[in-house]
Amino acid sequence: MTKEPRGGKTDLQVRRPRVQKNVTAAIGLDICSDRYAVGSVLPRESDLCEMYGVSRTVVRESLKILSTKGLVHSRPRVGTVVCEKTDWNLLDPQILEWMGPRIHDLDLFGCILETRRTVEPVAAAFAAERATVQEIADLDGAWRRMRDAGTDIEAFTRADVQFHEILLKASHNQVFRQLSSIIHAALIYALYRSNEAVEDREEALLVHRELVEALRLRDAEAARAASHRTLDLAVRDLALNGASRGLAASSVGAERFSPSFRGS
Amino acid sequence: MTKEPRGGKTDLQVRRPRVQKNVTAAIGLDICSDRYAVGSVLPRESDLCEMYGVSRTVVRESLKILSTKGLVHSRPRVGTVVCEKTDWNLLDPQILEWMGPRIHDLDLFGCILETRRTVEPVAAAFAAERATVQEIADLDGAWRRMRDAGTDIEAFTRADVQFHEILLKASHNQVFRQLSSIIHAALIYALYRSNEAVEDREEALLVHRELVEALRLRDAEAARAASHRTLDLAVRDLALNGASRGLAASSVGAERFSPSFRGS
DNA sequence: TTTCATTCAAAAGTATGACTATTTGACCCG
DNA sequence: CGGGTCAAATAGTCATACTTTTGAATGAAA
Repeated sequence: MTKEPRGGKTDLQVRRPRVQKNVTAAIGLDICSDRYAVGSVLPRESDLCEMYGVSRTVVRESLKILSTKGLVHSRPRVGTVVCEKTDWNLLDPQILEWMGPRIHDLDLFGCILETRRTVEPVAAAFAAERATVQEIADLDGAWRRMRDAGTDIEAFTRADVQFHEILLKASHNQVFRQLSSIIHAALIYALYRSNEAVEDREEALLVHRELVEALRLRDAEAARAASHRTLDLAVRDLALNGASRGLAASSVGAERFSPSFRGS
Repeated sequence: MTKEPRGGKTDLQVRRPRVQKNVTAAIGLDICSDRYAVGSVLPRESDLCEMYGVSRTVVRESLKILSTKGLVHSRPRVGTVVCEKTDWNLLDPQILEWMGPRIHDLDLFGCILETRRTVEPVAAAFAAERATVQEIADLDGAWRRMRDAGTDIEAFTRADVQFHEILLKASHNQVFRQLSSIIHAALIYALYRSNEAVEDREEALLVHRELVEALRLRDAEAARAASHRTLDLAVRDLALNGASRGLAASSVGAERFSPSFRGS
């Protein structure tokens, strides 16, 4: 009832770093990992405050973010409940990150691949007609980075992601561009299942090159075809060695932000 | 500067209704209407509190929501700035609502149409293979509601929106399903530009019927073709009478939530 | 026993004030 | 004139108190 601003530990360590992102990610991760089941109600705000050692302000704003992403829904007297997965905003990059290898559940990975096969060839055709010279140059730059990645498979994937993001951007369709997030997620997690053989990357380089050239020649049909071949390659890779492998990507989701991390 | 919890009007009307949604919508609308320009910094939190007559808690949580939607970005000392339009989450239903007739700016309407023409025929083909009998029945129900709408063009549009949402759902591709929001927005705003002639609706009814029948026969190719015809019709309508007409949808965005609405 | 209205309590929603951390820009020193 | 330091401005965090909403328990009436 008096003041006592920091509850006894005023002596040392009175720092309050920015913890919002951590709390949000922790709760979001718990939801996307099914640690909080769909339909269940998660601890009340005051309990979450204790669990993570933060104020109610932070907890509430975190829940607000998750609510905006469609993960939870709050109501007085009842609490904050986890929404149906059909309400989740699956195009949200953070949700995809929190789901980690679990994007294979619910056939999400397959859905993403279908979407890519539907959209990317069309985007390539549009890009052939609309891309600026700068965008084509950027695309070429991404291709060079893929070529020069050598044995660094992670750098190769990073450049690959950029390649496809630039392509979507070059389609000059703002809705297509919003799909970058799922392509990003798909490629990142495909990385762990893809064939690391050099000859496969050589083939990928080849079709990507054809795509760039088609854009340069403003040949929409060639671009569409090249994009199709790109995706066929990805599908083949996945079909070849994906099914047998286990999920080796458990380390991707970043370390968990355990409750009471600010213990001392 | 003393206590005075409710600024003098403590006597009566000390109610604090749920006002967060209103504040969020007000600021969001101001941003989407370019009243706050891209790159500009909006009033600081304490000023927004005064403007809307709410506490900082509400303002902060509202800004948090807008931040999650990619509309703004907050940084200490600098304030809350409006993000580039390329960062906006254009698939967010609320943003589309706040943009209102302004979806015609930035060619967004055209982008949406392109996306529909790319995705919907594929979704229809998938639906022909995967839809449950219940989903086909629902689709048929939506079609009946279109048929029975009579002269009520709004009811017709509402049923039309439902039709296409059910179709996307029936494709059993979760990513496609996320695109419902843009179709919703497109149809709602196309409503105000579309031809109200009866014969046009008759034709629309016909092709929608063909689509339902194709699904019933599990004929993917026929479904794809019918979906294409549906969209061709929409495009033709828009091209015929859309261009000449002005934007008659100014009343759609709902009334503005003006600052200090809680004046008394 | 069933059904309806009343009351109660639990949870989120709002308000307020104080303090902290971060960052920018200006000022000062070399 | 350049670079480093300091101070002010603003979002971020904390703590507490209060209000509104709403489900459930309670009790009365049919």
